[in-house]
Amino acid sequence: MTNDSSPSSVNDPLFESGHRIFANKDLLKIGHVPDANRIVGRDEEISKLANRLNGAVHGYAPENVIIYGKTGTGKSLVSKHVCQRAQNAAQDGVDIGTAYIDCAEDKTETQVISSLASKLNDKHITGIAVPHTGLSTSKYYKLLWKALDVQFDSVIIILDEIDLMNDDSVLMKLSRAEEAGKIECSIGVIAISNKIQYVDNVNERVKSSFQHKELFFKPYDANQLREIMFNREDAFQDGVLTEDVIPLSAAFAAQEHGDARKAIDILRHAGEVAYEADAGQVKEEHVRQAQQHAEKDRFRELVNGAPTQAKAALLALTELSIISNDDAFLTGRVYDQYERICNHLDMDILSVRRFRDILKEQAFLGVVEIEKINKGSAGGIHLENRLIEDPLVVRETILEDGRMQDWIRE
DNA sequence: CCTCCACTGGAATGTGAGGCGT
DNA sequence: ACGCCTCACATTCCAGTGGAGG
Repeated sequence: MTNDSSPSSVNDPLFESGHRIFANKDLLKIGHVPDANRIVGRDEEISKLANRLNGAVHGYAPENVIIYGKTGTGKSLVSKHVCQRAQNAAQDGVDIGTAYIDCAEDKTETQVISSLASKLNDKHITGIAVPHTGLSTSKYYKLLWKALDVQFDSVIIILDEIDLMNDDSVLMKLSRAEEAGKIECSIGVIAISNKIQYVDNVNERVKSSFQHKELFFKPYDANQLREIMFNREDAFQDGVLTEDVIPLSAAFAAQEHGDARKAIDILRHAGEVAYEADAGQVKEEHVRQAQQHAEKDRFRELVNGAPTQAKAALLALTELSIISNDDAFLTGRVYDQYERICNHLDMDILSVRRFRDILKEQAFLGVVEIEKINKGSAGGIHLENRLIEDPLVVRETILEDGRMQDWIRE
């Protein structure tokens, strides 16, 4: 959390001293944690979370919390912030430890426990050395318990992106440790997920031992996004931003899910676009370009990352869109086209039922749009599938896949 | 207001890959 | 090497759906 260092530059003419556009690009980095007074519109969430963790400050057990919310709604930020405040607010004689784990990096039980042990262990106090690798899971647990007992009365552990962790038994073991008498120190877990259904998929045994409260983070609205970006205005040189840049970026991001990360991404991109265009100022057009760029990138990633069958389904939809004048098609029609494509490419043909689910998945990802229509006595309820992006662009992206290349329209 | 169409979507069940303990 | 368990993906079956048109 030491991002505030300004670049100390030795003047080398090869690397321009002082960027024309950016003054301190670090402020636009993803992990950047702003000062407390710069956290926008999350007061309620902060105080709710603090209430849950209140126990820790007085030396007894904090509650477990699962935080839900879409990406870029300040979940990690608020968690880190509250932990820090809890640590500072701890009463005399109460020692609080905090640790932050990103489950995108540490996906397995062993990795999580080993990271926790090495983050929470202070060698000078405990005399324990935690090797980064090489021990069995249970040994890491033992090291962790020991480190906790020696140093802390309670610990707060943040498990970010917990839905990416392949093993949920960590939750159970952490919450059971104290009642099982393995440690004296009490543990509170803040689990962060952007999937609302996370708990539904958790193993029953884990669920019953991991008693938790839930907290929902709402998306930012355009005003809050604007304020968030104004707070980081110093990332740019004075006077470089024209006045409509931030409001426009905010509007773009608000249209999607009120994602602050995205808003800042757009802002940074706009700066880069302006720089590359040799412009002296960041203008509205640069924001628009940046937004389009981001949109295309996102889309490419989605399509490229889709499984082969999903690509075939999408390809069927693009072909129909290109051939016909309409842009929306009933599932049956898309399925026919899909069958043709599969035959041509020598792929397995999935059942209609499965095919529907694949399209639905793509709709969830925002690649297609599905509308329910009712044709009455002429055929009851149907789904109409429509591509969200330009079919020619989608087609091109799909055909980048080697397995798809054999498909040439007759 | 009732019928009726043809697809929708939930549930049960099957299958194969991968991890785990022995 | 072996069976056992879990998980993701896939199929099969079928009751449910809801507005146009009588």
